[in-house]
Amino acid sequence: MSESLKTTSVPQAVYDALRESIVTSAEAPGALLTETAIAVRYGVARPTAKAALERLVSEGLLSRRPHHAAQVTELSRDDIEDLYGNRALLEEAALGILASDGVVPIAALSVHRELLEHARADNRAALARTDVEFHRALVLAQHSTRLAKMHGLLMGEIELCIGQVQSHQLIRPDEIAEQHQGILDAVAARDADLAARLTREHIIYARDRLLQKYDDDHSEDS
Amino acid sequence: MSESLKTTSVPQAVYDALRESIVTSAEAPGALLTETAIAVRYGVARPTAKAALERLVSEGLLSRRPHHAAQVTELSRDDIEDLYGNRALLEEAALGILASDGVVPIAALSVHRELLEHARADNRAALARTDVEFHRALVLAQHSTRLAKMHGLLMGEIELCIGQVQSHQLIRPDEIAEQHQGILDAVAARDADLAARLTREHIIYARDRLLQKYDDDHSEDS
DNA sequence: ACTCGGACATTGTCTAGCAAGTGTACGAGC
DNA sequence: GCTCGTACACTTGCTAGACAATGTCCGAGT
Repeated sequence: MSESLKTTSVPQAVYDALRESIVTSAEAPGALLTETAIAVRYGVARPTAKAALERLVSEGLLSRRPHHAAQVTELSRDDIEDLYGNRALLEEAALGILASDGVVPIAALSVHRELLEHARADNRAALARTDVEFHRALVLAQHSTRLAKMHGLLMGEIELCIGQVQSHQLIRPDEIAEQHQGILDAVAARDADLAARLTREHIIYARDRLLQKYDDDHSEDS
Repeated sequence: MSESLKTTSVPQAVYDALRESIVTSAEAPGALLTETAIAVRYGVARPTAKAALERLVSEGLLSRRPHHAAQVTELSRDDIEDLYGNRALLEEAALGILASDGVVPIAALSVHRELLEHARADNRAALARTDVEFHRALVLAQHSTRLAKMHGLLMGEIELCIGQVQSHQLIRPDEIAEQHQGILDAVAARDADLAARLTREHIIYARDRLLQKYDDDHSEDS
């Protein structure tokens, strides 16, 4: 008790824990989450649980109808295309500006090194997480509050998406690392067009991997 | 009491009312809004007021530090540039896709007609409101859930921005209407590049008007 | 087999209250 | 007169409990 130095706020902690168990698919898509259930699970009052749920709803990770329990959203094929299409738009623009400004995304560099570690260890789950973090770092380097906010909105659902379709199973770590390196090089060379193009291609590549796995999973039961 | 037929939920109503009074600058930028003050103003319980405030915070219309009253965000010059830059990115992309798909944004057409009415009547306040609605309708026509969500996020702050800088005072209604017509024509002609270009120019035009007014207002007191 | 009614689950909203953090103003000491 | 510290007022953070409104489902009666 006297050990913990600075726990974040209670709703924040509930939100974090809940979010984690959702994106890792510990909560199956479609699973029902009632306010009281969350409240007792984390030992908080119902309004607190409610706040966390509402936040997740507003981010698209949960959905709910007025007098019903919230449930983990199930992403459709169209959702995946929508998410990655918009993501490509945002990151392409961000990288283009970054490169033309000649800004070196320092934070992204260290994340990139961490990613290389995971690639070498062939730790696919950690790699998927670090990959997301890398892209977040890139966008943050552009110092646009709204761009970062919008991108964060997308990445939340994309993490869910990666968790639901267990896409990291068929990711080739060396390819990811190579593509990231290419983007960083283009930024360093201040080649805006190249950086933008490589970014879009990288995202489309990830999307196609995801869709491929999605289709495989869904061809069985049709 | 027995008259009102179908009020939306209470927090929703509070949110709507509060949002309206913020974007119209009825609440001055920087004004302090305590939970209890909102609660008594609208005759609701404090948790209800709290929910409305938190929602406005998450949309960027209010800002707050942990144990302090929320206050109406004051947008800086950089904020305006950030907002309009990102808005241009989103709408440019949306219109490009709309045009290349040859989708006629039906809802936008009727809003455009309404806008023409206001332009003829030289009702600048209504025109500014309808202008925002027109752009929302355009983006909605593209049927991308995430794009609409992100755009909505931006437009909330942009409405605030328009309210704070009373920019409609120096808007030329005929120019706005003309630019909108040009965009609609380009979409009808399925000219994606033109539609995208005109959209960006239109938004940059609006931004520059805003910045001009902003600079005028701030040159006095420096 | 169909409709209707009622029990149950869940959220919506309120009241009440205590704990904790933050700023301010006032007074004591130098 | 100035500075520092303390106490107070204000506000939010979070909890507990209660009741109403609403949606769902199942069973009874026709």
